[in-house]
Amino acid sequence: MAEDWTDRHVARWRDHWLDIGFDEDVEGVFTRIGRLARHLRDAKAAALAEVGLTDFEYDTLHALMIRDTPGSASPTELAAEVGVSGAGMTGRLDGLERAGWIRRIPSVDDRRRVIVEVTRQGLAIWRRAMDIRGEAEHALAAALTERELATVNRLLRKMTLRSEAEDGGSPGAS
Amino acid sequence: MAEDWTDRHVARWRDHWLDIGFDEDVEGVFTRIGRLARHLRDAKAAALAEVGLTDFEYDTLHALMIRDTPGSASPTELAAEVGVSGAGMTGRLDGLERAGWIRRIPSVDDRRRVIVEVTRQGLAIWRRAMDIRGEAEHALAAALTERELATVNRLLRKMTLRSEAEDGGSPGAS
DNA sequence: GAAAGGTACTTCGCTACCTAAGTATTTGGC
DNA sequence: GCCAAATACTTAGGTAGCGAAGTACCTTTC
Repeated sequence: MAEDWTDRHVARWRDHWLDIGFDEDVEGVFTRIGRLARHLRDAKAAALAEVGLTDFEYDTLHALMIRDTPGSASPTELAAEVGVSGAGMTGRLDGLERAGWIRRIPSVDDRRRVIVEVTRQGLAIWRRAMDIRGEAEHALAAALTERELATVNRLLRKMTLRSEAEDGGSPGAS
Repeated sequence: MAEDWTDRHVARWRDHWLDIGFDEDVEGVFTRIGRLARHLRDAKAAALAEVGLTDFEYDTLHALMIRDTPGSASPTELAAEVGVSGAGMTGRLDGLERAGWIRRIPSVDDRRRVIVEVTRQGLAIWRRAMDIRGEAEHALAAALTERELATVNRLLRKMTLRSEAEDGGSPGAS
């Protein structure tokens, strides 16, 4: 097996910082998770640019569409789901509304509330983004056999369960 | 095995978006990688705050220390290693210099260059951060046996190798 | 039924970041 | 040896994000 950036990183560590001491598999796993996350973010941003969406616009639309009530949510719910502050979500929705991909509708039941609804155009661009999305994921996933992929998935679940237990609730994003 | 956020996410998908179609293991693996990366970032930021460092200050000092020439680098090299722009690195170094953790020394060989050097205080706070760092990592890693951890590490390497081949060079960070 | 407190969203001031342009210096071609 | 191009870093202008304060509304309590 060829060596990747992380192998070189760990080797350098071993040479220069022997006295600090660390577990090579722990360091390796989390360094690689960080680097994969970065790669996916960059690859996704490049792919989305083709249909005219930024990464965070896509994430926001996506959060709106993958809910139990697809295409409709409150700003607060969306903020929690994508993991930004309420103020941050206001900014995102401003942009999406200006672009015509969502609508803000005042709630009649509770006039403090606002209902965010995807528009026809918003749905269309999301579907288009969905079609090209996952290419980067599949390109990377193809490095593993189906069996290996299932194994990684199972073992990562063990860690996410642990992390979600630590966090308490389920402050989530895709 | 209990279900995590990602399982619920995938299940919701299955219900509402049958027509789009996706591979559950691919979706699961990359959703979990993203969520683990987010958890680690947040946990690390919380831990670092205890010693008085922000996440990006730590990353910059860390990049400076894990090089082949620990404690000394050029701004451009550091920028490439942590994955920010040159301008971004200028801003980070301004802050670190103001705090007294690094020094900028004009190069005599090439007067366009600047040499960034860690100070005694910078080294001290980095060592302190190192001592508390990794707690979140080990807490999550403890969800797996040593054998499982080694397996995940090996399979993730397959994917990072693929991703680095796509990127071409090795534009790296820890 | 009015005051007190909680909730939902937005506005404001600030920070980190990016791209692009600017400054200073070195390198390469003729 | 001199001008053009490349390189290294900084400055300038703009964007997305955060926390905290602000506004409007609902709910509870007495």
